[in-house]
Amino acid sequence: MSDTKHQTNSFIHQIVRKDVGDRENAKSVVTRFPPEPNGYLHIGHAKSMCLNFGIAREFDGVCFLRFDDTNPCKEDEHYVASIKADVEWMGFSYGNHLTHASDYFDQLYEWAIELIKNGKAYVCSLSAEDIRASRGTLKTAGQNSPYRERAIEENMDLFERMRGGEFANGSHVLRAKIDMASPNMNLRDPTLYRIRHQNHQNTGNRWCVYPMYDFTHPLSDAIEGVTHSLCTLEFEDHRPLYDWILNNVSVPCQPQQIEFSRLSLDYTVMSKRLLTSLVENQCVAGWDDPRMPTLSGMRRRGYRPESIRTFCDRVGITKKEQKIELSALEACVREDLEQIAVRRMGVIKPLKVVIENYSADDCEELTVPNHPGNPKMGNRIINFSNEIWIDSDDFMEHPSKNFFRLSPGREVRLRYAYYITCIRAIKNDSGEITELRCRYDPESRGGGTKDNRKVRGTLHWVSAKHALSAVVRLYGPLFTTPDPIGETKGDFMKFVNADSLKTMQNAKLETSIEETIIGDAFQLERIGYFCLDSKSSSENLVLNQTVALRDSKRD
RNA sequence: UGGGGUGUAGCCAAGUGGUAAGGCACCGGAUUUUGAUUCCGGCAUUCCCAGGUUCGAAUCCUGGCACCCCAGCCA
Repeated sequence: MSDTKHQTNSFIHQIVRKDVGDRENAKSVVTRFPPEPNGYLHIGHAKSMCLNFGIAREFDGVCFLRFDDTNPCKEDEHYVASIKADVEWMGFSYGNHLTHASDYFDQLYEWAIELIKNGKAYVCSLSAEDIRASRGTLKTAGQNSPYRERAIEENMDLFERMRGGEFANGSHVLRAKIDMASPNMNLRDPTLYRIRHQNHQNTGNRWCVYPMYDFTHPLSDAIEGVTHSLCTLEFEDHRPLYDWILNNVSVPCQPQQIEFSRLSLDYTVMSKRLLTSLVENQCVAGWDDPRMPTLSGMRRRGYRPESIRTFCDRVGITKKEQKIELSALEACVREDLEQIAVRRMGVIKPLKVVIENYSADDCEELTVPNHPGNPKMGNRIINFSNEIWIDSDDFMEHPSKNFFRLSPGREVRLRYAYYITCIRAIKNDSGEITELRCRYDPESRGGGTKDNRKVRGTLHWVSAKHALSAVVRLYGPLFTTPDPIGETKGDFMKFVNADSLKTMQNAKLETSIEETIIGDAFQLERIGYFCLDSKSSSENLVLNQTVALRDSKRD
């Protein structure tokens, strides 16, 4: 992990550097990555992970992985497992710094009592609707709750009975006593605890009152000794409340909250709610569908954590909203795979080619490099025979001006094999080309000739009698518009791209793909980078296209 | 004049009073047995706008404008 060179100079890094440098005995840096276990992690979370774990590493501190599990109605153990797997896959280690907000429920409860005893919190018995109605609006002050001046003893009694399970959901809440006229809505006596008769994935049935995020987060940070609590911009308005909690409870230290902007990517959505609806409406096959911006989806698609880290590093950390073009991500993926992916040949839309002057009884083995730019990656053997497949896109009966692949009368090179010249195209009754008849030049074995004559096009190919059959999945953007939220004013389903998955049922691959392990990246030359799908098997080969090669063809 | 933020190229982003880094994208050109890769070159007389301060302003001041967030017993 040495690919963080842009992020290291973000405004947050500068703050941290200054804070650490200012101290005589430089206090160590502590950060935390606090996902709520109510969904899968996506690339926006990756940005936060890179920041939090990256800062900890750079300043020789620690980063906690803390599950922010304060709402048992939405959370599930199943998500905890997937989040841990994703964090580890990204290459970040939390060691024994794996915690839950729910680990601190006892301490939090005590601190709530401390607030009550100091007259800074009260039990409010208004209904949710009445609380909303009395909160005021953005431009007008709210009204004090009639329960605001309850006696401390009464508050203590009620709160203990709330915890004891005497009351129904929604009948009472604990509120901070701050200022119902504050221009900051978060300070208008925010709710601290609510009653939820609900089993919790971590604490079981021990509790029926659960603390709110605004109460839990600063205190969990303080308990863990977090020095820099890094969160996204929408929490900026919460910072005064974050600080109020820390200033009014006897905490061991004073963490500092700093906000940065969320990441968004063109042609996709990043909110858990919208991703969930894509899954539920079966627009995709699941959270790990390779079209999803989730880490599990990207992993299944063949992205490696290296590229995601490079990407996060390149976009940087700022307070300006990021709307990143897909090409920026894809460039990172290609850059990574270009180095490490072995080369193979495969044909996605097969067109039969019969080489008339090559004996049908003959067959030869050609030794070819796994990576033409890196001899250390070794060689493999491919088979050549008189019948081969080429991609139908590589033939044009009436070539356009810039087309320099195969067409009648033209000579091209079969990569690593021979030069062939097309004699004629055979068509079926409906006029579709079904087969090409060609002749090869025996002098061109390996793909070159002594006379050094120029051959403009080089084609990938697969020997028909040796080919493996496979299903190849090609992926396009999930949406037809770069900004499905902004553009559609809510009805983003209308812009789901019906063509985002193209399944090529009859692909032909060279046999060495059989040795490929699921998850291993390879390049199908002239097409793109691929990997075997997690559900692929040797009887039923399924390839996922990770990303296409750049293509500057101008036909 | 509710409050809180943000404006540097098509998309990101450095820049912190001394004369606009870098990446992606795009456009040229070289090399190439992948129309890939690689390599070279081009791409903001100007930083949301208008005034002001200064020898000098993207950076400081004043006044505008645009966009984002906030009225969960969600996080």
